[in-house]
Amino acid sequence: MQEKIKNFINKVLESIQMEGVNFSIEHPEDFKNGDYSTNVAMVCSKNLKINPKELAEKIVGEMNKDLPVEISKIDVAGSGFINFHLSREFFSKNIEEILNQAEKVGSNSKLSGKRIMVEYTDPNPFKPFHIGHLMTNTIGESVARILEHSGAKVGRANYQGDVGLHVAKAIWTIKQRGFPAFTYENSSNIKKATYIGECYSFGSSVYETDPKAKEEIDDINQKLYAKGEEREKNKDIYDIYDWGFEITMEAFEDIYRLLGTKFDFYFLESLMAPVGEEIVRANIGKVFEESDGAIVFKAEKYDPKLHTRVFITSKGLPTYETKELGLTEEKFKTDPDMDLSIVVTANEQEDYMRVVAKAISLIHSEHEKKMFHITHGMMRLATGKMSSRKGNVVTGESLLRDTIALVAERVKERDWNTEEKNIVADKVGVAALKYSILKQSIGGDMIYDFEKSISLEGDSGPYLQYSYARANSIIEKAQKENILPDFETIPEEVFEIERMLYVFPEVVDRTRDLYEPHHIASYLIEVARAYNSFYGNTVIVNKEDINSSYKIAITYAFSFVMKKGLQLLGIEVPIKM
RNA sequence: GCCCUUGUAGUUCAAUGGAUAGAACGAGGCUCUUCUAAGGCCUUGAUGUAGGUUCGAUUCCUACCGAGGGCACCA
Repeated sequence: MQEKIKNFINKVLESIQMEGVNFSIEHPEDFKNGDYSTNVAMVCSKNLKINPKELAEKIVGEMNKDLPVEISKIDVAGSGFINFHLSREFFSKNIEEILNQAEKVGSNSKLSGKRIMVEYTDPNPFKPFHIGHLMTNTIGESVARILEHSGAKVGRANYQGDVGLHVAKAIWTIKQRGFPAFTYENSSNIKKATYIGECYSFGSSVYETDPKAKEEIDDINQKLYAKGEEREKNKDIYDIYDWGFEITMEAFEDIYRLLGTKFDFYFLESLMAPVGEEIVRANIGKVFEESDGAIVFKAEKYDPKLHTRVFITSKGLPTYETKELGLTEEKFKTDPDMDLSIVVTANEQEDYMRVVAKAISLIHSEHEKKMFHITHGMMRLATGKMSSRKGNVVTGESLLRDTIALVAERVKERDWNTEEKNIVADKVGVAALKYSILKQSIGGDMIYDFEKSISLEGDSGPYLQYSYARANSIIEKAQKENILPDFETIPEEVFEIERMLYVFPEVVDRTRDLYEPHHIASYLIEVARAYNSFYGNTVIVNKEDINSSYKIAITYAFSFVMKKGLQLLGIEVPIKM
């Protein structure tokens, strides 16, 4: 529709010899000012000494000669605003179109044929799944779904640090406390993983305070890199390693299932290191250079805003930067036809990723052009910084569990069986958490307040799900009374909800172009509000009402848009709640 | 010191250079013998400071103040 109006204006401008003028079309905040509007003041100040209002009136006069059916009225307001009011016919046609599109509402083919890999979440085995992982996963999954909705073929990738000091710290503690398989054999993976996470935390703190423990941990770390028969010699360590690796990876899978993510590719850090190292060594002199015994990349030579980073330490060990290099190489090997490789991380990684990207541009410029880094802020506690010393660390897993428990409490009195209650509690709990992450722009930090953040009311995920569940219940009732959606009788009045629904595809476009899921979140809140208001002010299912069928059509349209919108945020809808 | 992000109601967040800056929470009032009250309706309240660009700035530019992150052998 936006395009149509644009073309319409261009046609008119041409007829009065003003073609080539730039203008933008937007939605006024108040429907009184039309459904779309544009402003000609800019044109006037630049080109002519004509009064903007006069020009606007001239253009509108020209337009009114031949009004498209979609537009009911065009008028001039303020200093040069041209306001377009869409017609009753346009809205009912749109509702009909949404019903035809059903699940495909808002979809398009702007990225069809494009192959995109999105890497996100990246939790490390032997460490807890923390809140940051929850945030990255939520954002990454949403981005992946939005890209798919525009026709892209998306591969979901997860990159995990399977070796390193953190593993040694966990193993050291597990060794101290005895092999735990006996006591934990029968409990869930998540419980076992929690135990391992605690062992990691303990190992981290003794590493700082106890020199003897530090030595032992470093020793374990060395042995973890051993291969072949060396492994046999250190069976005690590798038994714990194999056990712990499997448990934590399985526990992550349990969390992904709950969150609704299914990864296509897993990259392990230990396998990326040799790949990256080979690239670095092959480019010494060209890209990398030696400095104080280490091999570094002096990125500031190419861009003053970048800085030097170490790729291979003076001890000959590859750093994270080198592994990242290897990872990129492997990604393009996995899918040589890839058009875009997206990585989602917290913004603390932004600067070093830029340096790595610069290095890649000198080695594989064609790869670097296809790389895109999405960064998001950190989750912070309202009560101060999270720290393991203070014991106020909230893991992503515990946060999820607590939120679901909160919802379960609320669902208790519902007259459903236990399984239904559990399904709803899971979906609503996940929605509360995901929505609280996605409702704000991803760039800034997010303040997490234990009490308030997981709201089930107001501007929240559950509010959206609730609106959907109500609409669904209306639809069921209508089916029972045999009132089907149709467009034969259409009320004169245009409901506010109709003025919201047709905008959905524009919101999807904008969200995809900017990689900013919060636009969908804000939009859905407005749509839900409009529908709830509609619901409160009219009786929808009513055999006496000749407009009932159309109101049910609106309800269907709303439910399709809400379901799809929430899906794009990675949130599932319960049919009742 | 340099680089990135950020500053909007009491609080947590919105607002593709446009019209009267939107919500939610909180506070107060009303609303279930009509379809789910996790709802609806009403009241209350904000652009860090100083300049600049513009017909028009929360948005762009400069400086200052405040917050978060990053800046060589951790990831």
